[in-house]
Amino acid sequence: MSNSQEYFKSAVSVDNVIFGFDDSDLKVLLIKRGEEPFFGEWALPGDLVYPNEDINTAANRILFDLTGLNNVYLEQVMTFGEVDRHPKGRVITISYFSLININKVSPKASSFANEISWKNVRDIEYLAFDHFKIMTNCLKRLQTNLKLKPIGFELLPENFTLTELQQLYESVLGKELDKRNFRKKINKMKIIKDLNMYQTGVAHRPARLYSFDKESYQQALEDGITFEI
Amino acid sequence: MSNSQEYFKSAVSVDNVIFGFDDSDLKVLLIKRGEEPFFGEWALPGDLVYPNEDINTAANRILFDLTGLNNVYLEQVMTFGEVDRHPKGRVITISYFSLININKVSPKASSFANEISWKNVRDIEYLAFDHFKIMTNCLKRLQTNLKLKPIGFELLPENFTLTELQQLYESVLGKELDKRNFRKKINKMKIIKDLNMYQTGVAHRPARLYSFDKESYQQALEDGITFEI
DNA sequence: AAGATTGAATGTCAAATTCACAGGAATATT
DNA sequence: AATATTCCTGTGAATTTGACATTCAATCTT
Repeated sequence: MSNSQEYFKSAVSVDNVIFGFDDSDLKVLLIKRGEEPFFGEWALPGDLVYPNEDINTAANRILFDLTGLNNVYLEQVMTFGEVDRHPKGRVITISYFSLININKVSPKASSFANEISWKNVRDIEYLAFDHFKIMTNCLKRLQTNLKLKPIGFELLPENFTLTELQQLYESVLGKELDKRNFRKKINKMKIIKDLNMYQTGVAHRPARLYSFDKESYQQALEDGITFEI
Repeated sequence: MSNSQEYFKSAVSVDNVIFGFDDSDLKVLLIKRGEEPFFGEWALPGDLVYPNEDINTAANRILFDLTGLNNVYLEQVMTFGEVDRHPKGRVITISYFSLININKVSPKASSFANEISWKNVRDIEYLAFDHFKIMTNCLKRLQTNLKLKPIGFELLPENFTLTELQQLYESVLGKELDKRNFRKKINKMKIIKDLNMYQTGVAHRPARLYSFDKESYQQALEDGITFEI
């Protein structure tokens, strides 16, 4: 690393695709930019990484600043480093996605955002910078991992019905699933707990409530059961 | 992005896990460092990204400098950005892996490497910096993708036998596979071409030679056939 | 040239999994 | 009490997976 100096002038940022699930729709938390460039355009929440901050810490910070949440599911996806991706200089950005229970959050506008809003993923057609590409990329990764790891529960309330869980899968994967077969699969891997409680106030037969059973899932893993939808 | 200046002082590097396959072993191309820090230790080939260089370009450059190869399979894996991962300053590194035909290459030592060598993946226990962690991470990604995408062929010579292909899978995945079932699977997805040629000079019945059939694979994809081993 | 050696090639059957599919049950509303 | 709505569950056919052993074609040895 001779001539170090001239290399130490890139900036590194983190952009976070925050997914939520509501009313059978997959949503993403976006901000409306309050400054140039791309003033007034919708963008992914993100920020520069502080000089003394780990990149994972930065991703968590952005999430916390926006939602007040800590300890939520967060996964690094991909780094975008085209020379000209940012109009103000060389900024390399590391993308993450996170999964949160949309009801736990009422996000507030902040210093860097005029406005903040949950948008239906399928309705988004454009974002500032290369953020649309980044979002699409993260969605693909979510789809892949949703089938291989029990991360869907992160998007649901603590207690949920099987129909809600199925709707979540259908919404993320973008296709319909057979109800009986879906339930068979979920049951076979021992990952949810029957709470012996029921929905109330619905104008039809109430559905049973379940919760994700982490211990049981760990046990299932050890027994060699592989999660797959 | 006010106060920009103080943020623009990170360095960004690229590290490349170059996989090759030989004699039924999965290997990685390592360099012995010719300078501090970690002088004399084995490390992944990598370099700082030039100020006006895309990160993918940098990854390709490193590969080319070391092997003379262009247009080989290259996949970004993960970015490592712990504050203290590099003793000389804040260096964020983006890891890639690439797959090459080991016979096409006779790597030469270069300015930044005293020595260069193919090492058996399973024999590696330590590398400079956090490179061991990076390598392990890339290996995991290779294992996942080898099952889902027809990338194994990148590691083989143009013409290969089914036994060689199977050994490759066994070597990467780290487990034995049943010969007849493996062949059934490969045959079902129409992705290889029977060349009607045979091994020569072997002291046993010669095996048929095949090559990967890109067009046929594209067709299979359109027909909804999914690659999976 | 006969026999031994080596790895190549191939098919069947049982078990497990996937897939398509329909009707009775529990609650709220009128 | 009748209606509307969603919940809940099982079976049979088709497909896939997984285990397994013999014959074939070349070289090597004697």
